[in-house]
Amino acid sequence: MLTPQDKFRDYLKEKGLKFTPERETVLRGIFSLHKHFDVDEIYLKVHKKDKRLSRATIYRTLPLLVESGLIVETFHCLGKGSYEHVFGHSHHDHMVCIKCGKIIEFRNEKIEELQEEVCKKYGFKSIEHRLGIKGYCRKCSGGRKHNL
Amino acid sequence: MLTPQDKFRDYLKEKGLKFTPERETVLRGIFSLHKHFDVDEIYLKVHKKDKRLSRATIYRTLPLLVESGLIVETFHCLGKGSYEHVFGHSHHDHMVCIKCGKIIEFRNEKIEELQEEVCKKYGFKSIEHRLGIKGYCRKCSGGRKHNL
DNA sequence: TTGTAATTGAGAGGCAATTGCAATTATATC
DNA sequence: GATATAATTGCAATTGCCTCTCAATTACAA
Repeated sequence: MLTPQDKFRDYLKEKGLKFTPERETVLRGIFSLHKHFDVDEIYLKVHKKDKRLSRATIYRTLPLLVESGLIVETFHCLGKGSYEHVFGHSHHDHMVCIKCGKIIEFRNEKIEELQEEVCKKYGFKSIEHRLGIKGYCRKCSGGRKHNL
Repeated sequence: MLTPQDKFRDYLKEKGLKFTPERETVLRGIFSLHKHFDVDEIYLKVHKKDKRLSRATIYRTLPLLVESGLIVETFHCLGKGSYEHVFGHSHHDHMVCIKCGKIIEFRNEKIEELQEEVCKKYGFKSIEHRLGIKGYCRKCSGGRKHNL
């Protein structure tokens, strides 16, 4: 079974790049979290392991991880980019609760198909898509009037 | 027929805010464009009318226009937020060509329905959603291999 | 072991967006 | 109309995310 490490190493090798301890630390940090993350979360996590590892390295490593297909960018919120790892996970879309921040992941095969259909209609070659629904989760909309 | 001006004025009044010449100028600037825009485009446009109108005012006005339902934020691209006006337009989704920047708008009723279905399933009260597909438009994918 | 090209941390810098402040101005009330 | 007052403005400084530069370091191949 291919691990994220293997996959990343292969990708780097193919590109003539190096599999450095720093990059491995970042990768491990990301895959030890099991949820969406932003740069700062990773920085704090990784900083415990290696006090010298800088934010710059994280910013430089993330695009490589995206390119290698291990993580993807998700929604951009509050001025910050946000990512999630996709290795071993299949594609899905998101609902984000604008009150409590809860994230619900879902996948609807029919929607995926319809998207492809639409693309075909416009002669559009889709590479990636992102569907995000903002609103209130069950708990936050319960009973009350919402006051957006 | 209610104009954007009317709607904005009503909204401001309701909130106890003022319908200033600056706000009207920004509004006019936005509605004189018939496409997606970012803050700078509006600034340049509006600046011709009123040399003193500052970026700060635009940044302060946009959230009011969003709140009043006249415009919406769309995708966040190249580190900048992007908006479009929705007054008189119906909801639609986007395809963005990552080569030439072309934007294709589309609306698929079935996708909209399925989204609502999914929300219901999770007890989620949706307020707004955004579907963006990135890829290559007809012209940019034509013949060539794409090399993302 | 050695050469070399990639990588690193640190800090400077870029840029979108926000904010504090003193002056200005729209609106309600007289 | 005139007046009071609370919102609004432009400006400039600032914040915060992210990128870049550069000299020193390091992984990897020969």
